[in-house]
Amino acid sequence: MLKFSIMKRSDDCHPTIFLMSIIQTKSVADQVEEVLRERIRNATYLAGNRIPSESELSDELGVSRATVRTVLAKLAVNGLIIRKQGDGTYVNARVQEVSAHAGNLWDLVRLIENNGSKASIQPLLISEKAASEKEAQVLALETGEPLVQFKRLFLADQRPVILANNVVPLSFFRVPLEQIDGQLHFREILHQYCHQEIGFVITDIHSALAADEVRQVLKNQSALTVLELHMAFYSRNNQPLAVGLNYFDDSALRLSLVQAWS
Amino acid sequence: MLKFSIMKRSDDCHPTIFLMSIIQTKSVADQVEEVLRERIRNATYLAGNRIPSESELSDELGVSRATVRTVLAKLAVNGLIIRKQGDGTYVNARVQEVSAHAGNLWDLVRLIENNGSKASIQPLLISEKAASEKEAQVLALETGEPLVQFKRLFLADQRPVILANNVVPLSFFRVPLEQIDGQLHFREILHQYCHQEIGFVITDIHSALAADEVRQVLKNQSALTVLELHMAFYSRNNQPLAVGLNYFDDSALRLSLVQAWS
DNA sequence: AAGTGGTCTAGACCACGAC
DNA sequence: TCGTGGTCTAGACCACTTA
Repeated sequence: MLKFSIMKRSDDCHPTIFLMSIIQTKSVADQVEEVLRERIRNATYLAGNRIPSESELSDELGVSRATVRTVLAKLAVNGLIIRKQGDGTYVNARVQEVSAHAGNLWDLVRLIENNGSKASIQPLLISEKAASEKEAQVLALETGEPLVQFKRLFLADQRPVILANNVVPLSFFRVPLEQIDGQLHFREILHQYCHQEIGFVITDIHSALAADEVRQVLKNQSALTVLELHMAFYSRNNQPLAVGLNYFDDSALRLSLVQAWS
Repeated sequence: MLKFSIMKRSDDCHPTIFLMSIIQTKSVADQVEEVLRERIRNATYLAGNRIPSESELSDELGVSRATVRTVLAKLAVNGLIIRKQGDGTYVNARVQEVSAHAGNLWDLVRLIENNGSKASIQPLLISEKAASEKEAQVLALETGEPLVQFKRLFLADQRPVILANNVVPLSFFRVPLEQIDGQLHFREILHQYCHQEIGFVITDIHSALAADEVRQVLKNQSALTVLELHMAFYSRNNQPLAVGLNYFDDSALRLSLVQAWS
């Protein structure tokens, strides 16, 4: 019913909107979000200008005002729009160029793509190793228990920007290591080969001198320092899934966050 | 009406809840959030356990299920609870010790307090200076125009952890610089002395070698590197308000983010 | 089958800003 | 005063998990 309302008006929109509502069965709210993001991207709603009111949008798109509001709230948190009580909702141009919206800090591919670059993953090493003391502690294992180590290089437009090091307990794997596709998103690796879903991630950000090995791999001659992203992945059941240590070349890629007030 | 429902049951709750609902006129959702956060904090809801269902909570607290849901959604984004369709909502113990919940990265005081330390601010310098080229660019001014510079040291339990450097155009100030209280939150400084409200902040995170001056001030003998937080403050009208350059001693204070999936 | 969270609606009232 | 976003309600239906 809701989907239908959007489809009826699909001639007003970009054709892809129409396709998506057939191919995927996205929620109404997600469809509305797509429409609004697209209108901001293609300047149907001009930067700095006021967009239609909540009631107008809910009439036009054939959804309730509550649904429109959940979408607008999400866009406001991401800083894409600015809402003013008693006045209206405005497009925020300044924010569109920003890379990480905090929600996707751990999704390195999206982070690179949000920077405006083409992301690719180059697997360097997939092999067994024994758990270090620290790894064992986070993963709730004994030191020395077997892990699978993923050493991968993330490229932005062919330029190396992040050296990622992730380890997963060997016991999670349902397939031989040889069958693993090292170019998949880490989330996909855990899903396909371990049948595990990521529930949440805790990331610690540190500054450090770049080790020689890291500098060589990142081809970073100028900068002496790198950002270290220490990540711990957990399932929705609070079970530790993986530990990540990522070396981030902040001279090649911006790590920026938007924080909207209230 | 809603407030009244909570007040009626205030004998079940911590006394402060009752007071708050009188002193401040918080929204119903905020009051519900306070109650739930308190119950998680004081282990009324045990870590790892399931909390009452949405319907039970809405009955008990006398609010609609929708209101309960908006609160639970917020807590889930912060990682404090984990929601499972068809099952229930669970308390996530792992996340409670984490410092920055992305939303308050620019609020350095809250960041320190979330780390479990007592925060204090020590003003080092408040004075006029001319805008550098870069500062002028962000603030949409001409190079050399007068700024007010705030150099301040943030302490966690008396230990220096962040050296903050903020500049604001002099033209914003309605009072002589001598009257400024350098221990206020930066948000308060802009509010009280400039009548400006922060709409959003864009923060770039970089890694850098610590300059000698910075190391001396931070009393950081061991670590050679610091995190640099480059911040740009804007009003809700998209007007640039201030530029910040903060040196963050990541060996003394964790900068960690939680990201919950979906 | 029962109970949970996920989604959406229609309508109400309020607080605020601009005119 | 009017229109905007802010808040909240009551109730509906769906998808999912568990038993």
